[in-house]
Amino acid sequence: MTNQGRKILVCVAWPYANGEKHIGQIAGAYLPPDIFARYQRMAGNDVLMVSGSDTHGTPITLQAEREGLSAAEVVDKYHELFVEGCQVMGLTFDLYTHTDTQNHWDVTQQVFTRHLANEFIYKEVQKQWFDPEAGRFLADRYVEGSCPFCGFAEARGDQCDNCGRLYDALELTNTRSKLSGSRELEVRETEHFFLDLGALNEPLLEWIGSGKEHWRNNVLNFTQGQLNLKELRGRAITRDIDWGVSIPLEGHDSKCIYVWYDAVQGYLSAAIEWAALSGGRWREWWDRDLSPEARHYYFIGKDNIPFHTQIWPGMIMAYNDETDVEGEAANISGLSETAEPMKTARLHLPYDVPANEYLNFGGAQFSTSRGNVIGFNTVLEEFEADAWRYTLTAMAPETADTEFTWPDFIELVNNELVANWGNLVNRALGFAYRRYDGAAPRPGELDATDASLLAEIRGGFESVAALYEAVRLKAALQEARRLSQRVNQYLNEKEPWRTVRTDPEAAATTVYVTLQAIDWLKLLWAPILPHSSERLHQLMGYSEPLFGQLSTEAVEDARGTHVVLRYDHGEASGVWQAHRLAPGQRLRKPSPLFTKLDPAEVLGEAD
RNA sequence: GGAUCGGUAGCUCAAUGGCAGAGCAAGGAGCUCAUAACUCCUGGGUUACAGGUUCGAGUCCUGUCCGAUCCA
Repeated sequence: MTNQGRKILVCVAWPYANGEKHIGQIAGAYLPPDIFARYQRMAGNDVLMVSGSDTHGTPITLQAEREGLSAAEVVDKYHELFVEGCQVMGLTFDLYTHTDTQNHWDVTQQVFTRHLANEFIYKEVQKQWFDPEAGRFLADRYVEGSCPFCGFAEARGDQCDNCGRLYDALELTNTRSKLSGSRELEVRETEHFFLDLGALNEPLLEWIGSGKEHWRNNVLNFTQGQLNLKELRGRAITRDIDWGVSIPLEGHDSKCIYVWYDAVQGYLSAAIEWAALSGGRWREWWDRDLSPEARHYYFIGKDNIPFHTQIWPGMIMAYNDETDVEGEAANISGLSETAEPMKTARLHLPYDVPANEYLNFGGAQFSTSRGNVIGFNTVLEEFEADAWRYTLTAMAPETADTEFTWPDFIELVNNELVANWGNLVNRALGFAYRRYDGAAPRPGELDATDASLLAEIRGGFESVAALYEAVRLKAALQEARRLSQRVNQYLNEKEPWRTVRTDPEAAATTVYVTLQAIDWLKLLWAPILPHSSERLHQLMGYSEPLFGQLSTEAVEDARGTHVVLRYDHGEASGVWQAHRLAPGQRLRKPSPLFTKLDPAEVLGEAD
């Protein structure tokens, strides 16, 4: 990792470890940050890309009940499944971990303690359903009863499935517990800790009010609209549950910190864990005073916007507040002594939150419960990762929901990826390899057409870069495709298969120019199509890899063992520069970069 | 109910208030190095709807309809 680039923290939404993820989630939140991170590394910046599985919350405990497993078992199962998918897809997380680790507990508890010390946490007594038989308070999802509006007897929690009305769970009548089945429920008082978001409304409004011109319209306006209402109010941090991070204070054994509060802190705790595992310095990305130029990007789906533009920035502000003086409470140590303590670091707020909309399927959202789903892992068994990376980028829901269809998938792969780019590579490399003894020919004098083609493709290092930089990935793909098409046009105009007989020097020049253009296009495509660009890099005769390596390992700590995914950028040689292709460079025997899809097979797959 | 985004060619999407475009699909032609791939040409539009501002509106304003997210 170099020391001259800008520090860029790529924060990726934390998925619940409660099932196989679907391609809508990949298109929305997991593939875009990888494309962005790969580009930024090639451009010479110091990228730290982190995320992990969210192991707490009702989605986990519900799935555990469904499968007859413990919460921890469900977490391990689906965490590892997702890690496998990320490896195949080539998502280059510097660290992908999860939230049931000692390090994450430490960070969460220390941030909690500091929020408390800074007086952004207060206590309040709430009323809640209590199940004496189970001896537990009941979360909304564990209470059933009659709807206060329509009388529907199977109404659950705080929303009625019959009339759709929302209400407070306390308004239910004829209640029963889904835990024990008991009908003898009581409303009891319970005291909880609240994050004082109301006190953060003004600071957030001020923060959002300037320097956000590069934010997406919907993200910025939505956030401003919400904050302008000045209706932010305290949000309960703790619940009467037994699966979650424990409260770092005496006398609260029956309660845990609830998932929303600890999960967003994963961006911080994962950076600290990364530092502990790699010997790196997490503060270079997080500490505002140490690295004022560092930028934090958050890649999320639209449902997560409030958490990343209001709640999490508010939590960072509440952490940074300097009413607290030096104290032991402020010292975040993480899981290893090699991780620098946090001490009084002031942390960076988000630089950009390029939230995506949804990729839908069959006219509705992907839904596991309705069986309306295309699984991330399943799909990678059938089709190449780069085919998915191309398709999901081409149909990325950047400004509006988009619809995935199998015929579109086939068209994008066969008529664009294979026909435009894959075929260009195949026709050019095949011709060069056969006609010039497996090497790039030596060019003669370049004419105006040759020179202007090379100038145009070289321009891609500016034009495509600007689009990656602005997280306009769909537009970046279109620009790369346009440049690839220019080379196809050039070849048709120059007809080297004809001039090779009539004017060998002209043919050699044409083929060299084409190979040079392809060698550059390989880099322009690389963030989106890393696997095939890597292979093309080899076919072009290079020996150093473009990218680094992904690997998994098991990490042990006081809470047990967890599997992490890590990316080692060390061997990567891919640089965002128009290097000159050496005339005479040895090529390797070419074969097609991509496999064309058989429509019958794909459409059969869809059933 | 409140906040916000979106509705443009068959499909996926562009368009600082200034001649509505691109890719794919469709129709036609050329080429043969290439995964029947490539290149060229053509057709295709009441920019959801109704008003308004403006010399000029896809774009700005008001209202309506539809879809989506968050908050109540």
